[in-house]
Amino acid sequence: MRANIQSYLHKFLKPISHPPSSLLHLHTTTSTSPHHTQFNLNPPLKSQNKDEPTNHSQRDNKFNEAIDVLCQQKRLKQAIEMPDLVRSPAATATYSALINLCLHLRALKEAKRVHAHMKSSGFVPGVFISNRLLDLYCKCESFVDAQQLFLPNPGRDLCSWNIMISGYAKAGRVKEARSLFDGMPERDNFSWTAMVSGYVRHDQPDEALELFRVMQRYEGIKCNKFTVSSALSASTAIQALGIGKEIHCHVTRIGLDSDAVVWSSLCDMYAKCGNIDEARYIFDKTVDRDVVSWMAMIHRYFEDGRREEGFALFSDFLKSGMRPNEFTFAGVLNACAVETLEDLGKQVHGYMTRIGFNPFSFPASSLVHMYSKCGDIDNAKKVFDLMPHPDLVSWTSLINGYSQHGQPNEALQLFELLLKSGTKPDRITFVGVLSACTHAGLVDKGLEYFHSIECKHGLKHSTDHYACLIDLLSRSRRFKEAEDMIDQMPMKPDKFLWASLLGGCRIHGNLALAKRATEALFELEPKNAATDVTLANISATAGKWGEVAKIRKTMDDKEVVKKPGLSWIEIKRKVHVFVVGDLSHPRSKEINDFLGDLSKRKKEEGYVPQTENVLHDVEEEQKEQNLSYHSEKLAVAFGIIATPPGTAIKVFKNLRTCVDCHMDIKFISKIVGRKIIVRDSNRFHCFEDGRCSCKDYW
DNA sequence: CTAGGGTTAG
Repeated sequence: MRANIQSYLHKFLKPISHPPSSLLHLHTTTSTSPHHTQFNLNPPLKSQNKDEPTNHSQRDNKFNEAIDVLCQQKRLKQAIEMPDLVRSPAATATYSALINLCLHLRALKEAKRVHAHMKSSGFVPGVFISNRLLDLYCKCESFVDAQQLFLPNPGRDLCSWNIMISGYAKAGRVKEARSLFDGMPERDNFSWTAMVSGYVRHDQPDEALELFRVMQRYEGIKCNKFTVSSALSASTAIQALGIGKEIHCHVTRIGLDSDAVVWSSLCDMYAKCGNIDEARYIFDKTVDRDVVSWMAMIHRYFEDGRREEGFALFSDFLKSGMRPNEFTFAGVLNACAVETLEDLGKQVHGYMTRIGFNPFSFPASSLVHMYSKCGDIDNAKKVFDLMPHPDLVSWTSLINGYSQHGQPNEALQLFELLLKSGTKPDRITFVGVLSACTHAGLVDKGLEYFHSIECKHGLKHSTDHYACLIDLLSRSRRFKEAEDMIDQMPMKPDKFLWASLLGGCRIHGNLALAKRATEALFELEPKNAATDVTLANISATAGKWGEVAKIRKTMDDKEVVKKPGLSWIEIKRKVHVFVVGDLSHPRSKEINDFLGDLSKRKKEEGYVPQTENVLHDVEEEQKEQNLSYHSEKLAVAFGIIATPPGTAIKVFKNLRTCVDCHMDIKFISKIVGRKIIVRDSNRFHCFEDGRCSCKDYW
């Protein structure tokens, strides 16, 4: 059948004056849907008559039908050739189909060709067609063409104005939209809504709300579900719970509360103003919840760290019989990745397999992401290998997975494969590649990749790339080059870059440069405890105890924010969370006894801490008392006593693991003969038989 | 024909 059509179309690409009658055959054999036939056999609408004043030169109907068929098959290239074959104008419906297809594909050039054909064939478009074109030009942000069409002419109506306003507003040219809005002869709901939503989209919530207020005073203009949801987004954006509540009342009063989107905006407003439970209340009351409302609600729980409720709701969602879509899986898997809930992720994976999900679709890349994030690089690779054409996200996730998992060489090999596959890497891919070089200590290779970003791949260096490079250089003590780079870079260094430099200074005890980095950091984020703590550490290592005391004092003075260190471990589908010195766990006593025993054995084996006088709180997590254990050690200890001998332990931490714990866990892995995996905020550490995969280089 | 909510890689 397909070959048949092809050959028919082939004939059509040659200019011919009389299309073969076989075209009718083509039409009837391809139109399986009743919709299709209806579209073509319908008599022209009234407005279409107006559009076709040149009836005498009307071309053969079969031509129009052929174009319509091509349009329905979304074969724009062939469809667009057709009108040029005949000088007479096409039918209005045919032009409309062509423009629709161009609009769908955002094909500006082709649309212009259609437009040109209309002009040259003497077709005078009615307001319907010219508005469609106008919409297309606006959506393609081709405002010069749009303006030309829009210029004062008898064919423009209120709708044309609205299209222009909405076009400018969507493109972020809110001022132009507003001046049209102010100058228009009459306004309807569309005009107001386009303007309000334009302000919301482009970060001007105050203007949006102001206009919304003005609108209420106009007779004859009633706000509808569109204006209301935009106004709700505006109050959400400025966290104005009060205004949001007012709109909520208004919605109930005027009876707009039967629309899924209005409800969804309401939920969003309450949630983003810090009231998730109220959002849930509204969610429960929503009558026709669609997939979007479900996912938004589920997502809110995850964002707020309420993972149990998030997954409970997800399970309700599945039970409700609602058809999950691609976003559903992507969203939940992403939550599993963020929360490192591998078991649940696997369940979702199983579910996807049962309902026969498409490995081409993007949830497959969410699976790769989830497995990589959970440290299950083998499964990540398995899913990846099943994908016929892995997309950039999958490549990048896997490259990063390998890089963070202490297998930088695999990461780099994978990157070379990516290049061979013809996929174009982007900014983020290179972050993974550069950090792989850092983890592997491949400085020169990293420099080479860094330069290739601009030279070979035609991408611009971003601050992230510079931060990676500074990380790479300063960790290998190449401070001079790092400083030169910072002085030469075309943009302002960001906090990640300075923090990388500071980290390098800590490793190599470079106090002078550390001061430069901390000064810059104090300016960028004055209240981050990590900066002070690191500087204190470097000073302590250098024996400058006076400096240390000073730093301690300034920390007290400016009330720095300490991010609490958390470690967690998933055992039998339950997540156990620990903080420093945590005594709240039911098996707390056993955990502490275990760690106490361990210290004794450490001493017996002649283990001497290398950093006797150094402050141990390298990163944000501070040692509250000398006797308390850091969260990662508690979680590891619990893992060991709660699982049978030989089981691998997997612990996650929200901050970077400290030097002391790192050393202790190496020791633990040797004594108990277990594989211990700790994922900190930076990377994975795989401890086995007294060694760590990061080779102490992190 | 013109308008609104959630969108996966560091």
